[in-house]
Amino acid sequence: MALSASADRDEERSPSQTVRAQLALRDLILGGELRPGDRISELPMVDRLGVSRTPVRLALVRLEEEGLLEAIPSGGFAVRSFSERDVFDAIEVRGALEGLAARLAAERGVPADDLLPIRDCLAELDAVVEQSHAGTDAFPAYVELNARFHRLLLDLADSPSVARQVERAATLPFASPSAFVKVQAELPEARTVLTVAQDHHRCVIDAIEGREGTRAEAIMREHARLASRNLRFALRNKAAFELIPGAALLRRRGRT
Amino acid sequence: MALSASADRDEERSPSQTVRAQLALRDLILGGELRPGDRISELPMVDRLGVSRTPVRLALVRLEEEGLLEAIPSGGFAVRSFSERDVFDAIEVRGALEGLAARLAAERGVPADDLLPIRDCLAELDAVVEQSHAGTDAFPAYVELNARFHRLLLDLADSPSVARQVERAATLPFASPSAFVKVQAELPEARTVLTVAQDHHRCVIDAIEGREGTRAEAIMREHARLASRNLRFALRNKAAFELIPGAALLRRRGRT
DNA sequence: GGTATCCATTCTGTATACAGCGCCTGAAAA
DNA sequence: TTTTCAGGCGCTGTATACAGAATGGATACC
Repeated sequence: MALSASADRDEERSPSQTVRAQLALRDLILGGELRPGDRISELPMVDRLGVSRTPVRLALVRLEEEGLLEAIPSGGFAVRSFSERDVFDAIEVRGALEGLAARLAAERGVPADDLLPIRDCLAELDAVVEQSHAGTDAFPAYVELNARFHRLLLDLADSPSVARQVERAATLPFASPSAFVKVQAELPEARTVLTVAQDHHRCVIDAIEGREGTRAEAIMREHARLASRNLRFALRNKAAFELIPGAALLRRRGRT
Repeated sequence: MALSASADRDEERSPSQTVRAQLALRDLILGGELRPGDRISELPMVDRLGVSRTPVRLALVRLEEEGLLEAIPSGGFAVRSFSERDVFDAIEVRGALEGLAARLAAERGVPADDLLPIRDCLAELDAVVEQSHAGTDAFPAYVELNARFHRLLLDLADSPSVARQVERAATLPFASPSAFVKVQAELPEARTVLTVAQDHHRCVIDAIEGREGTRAEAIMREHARLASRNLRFALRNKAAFELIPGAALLRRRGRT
């Protein structure tokens, strides 16, 4: 969901060929069918996607801006690869920007009514976390609600400039707020992390309501670091590693 | 300089038609010949730029990602307009990201040798600031050196993920580190600001060398706020306002 | 006089054709 | 056996043609 945020406005009506190509290519890349370093030639993609070169090319340009592809100096595009550090840093960037959003919301103040939707979301999350502790597989619901929470938080900042940058930062699949939820489920301390994450959610809203900017910012940064912790676990656990969205793009230490 | 950072890699050899179109369009927009809200039709641009529709279209897509254009729901693109808040927030975003870069550099540590280039740059800036106090018009040199300093600072963080986001944030002309230098020159307290800015430069390097992450981050944030101050001045001073890069894109309070 | 409707113009999205460049392969010579 | 050169293939960048849709203006009706 959060992955396609940047394209959402385009796909509302009838998905144009360009958007179709963009989504299809993204799936091919994230699914690992196109491996990091692979050059993506347009003509083969024409056959594979069933659209002409023009939309394919447009999609490639967009995916480059999105960060999944890199331009080859002699022309064309190749699938990018990411180091472990790249992923850690991307998470840190998202944390910094979400922290900024939370701080701005807190410092500038939010009308009480505007907090209602996110408080609803928080309550729903509470319920899901409860279910989860009861053993039910509530993760799909959690992912959805978590994504919504982060979106609503952005709304509170009411800042297009900040929102834009956060969205850009979260386009990379493993930098999205929900990227490591699946990994998290595999953790021995899964319940703890879930509880802590939800407490972050609660506290950041309290901080915003109380206009505590520094606190709001610190919480969101720490919140992002939960993802880093999950990442660290996933790097040491083969099964968990495969649960990272876009795992195919990551090169583990030692390989080029 | 910093403005074309994202396109630099493409323009190295012989500027392709697409790059040519992108640069030309950017100039038209920033120069105010294409006004905010204006739809940019492709065919007129074909005549105006002397290239065919394909490169024009590619350039439009890139300029949208860059933030200068917005997609029209029914198709095509229009020149974006920015509120005062948008500009403040864009500056704040850059500050947050440059702060992150500085903090990471400090926390992770930088080999002593890697500090040499930026210390050189700092010394050159010292000289220019000195000249400027002596009355010489040193602003072109200052702009160049200032841009270089900020680039070198990014290098210290040695983080592609962070660098990428900072560059993206700085694509908007008024969010670039050097955006308000010209405005600054018009300030009554121009010398003071210049002195303070240069002290920021010096202190952030010291902080990085001393691995004081929090301090390094705080300095870069405050450094960005100098731009906010300049902006505030420019909003109250017609002559200074025109010195903002991309001033044509800004809508002053009250107008749509 | 205002409003709704219809038509013509104009534009975008898409497909395709063409030229030039680069790269890779294969063969020949040292 | 290795290196170099030549040839061919594939690829990108660019231009252009075509179809469907939207927009704006003019006209007719209320």
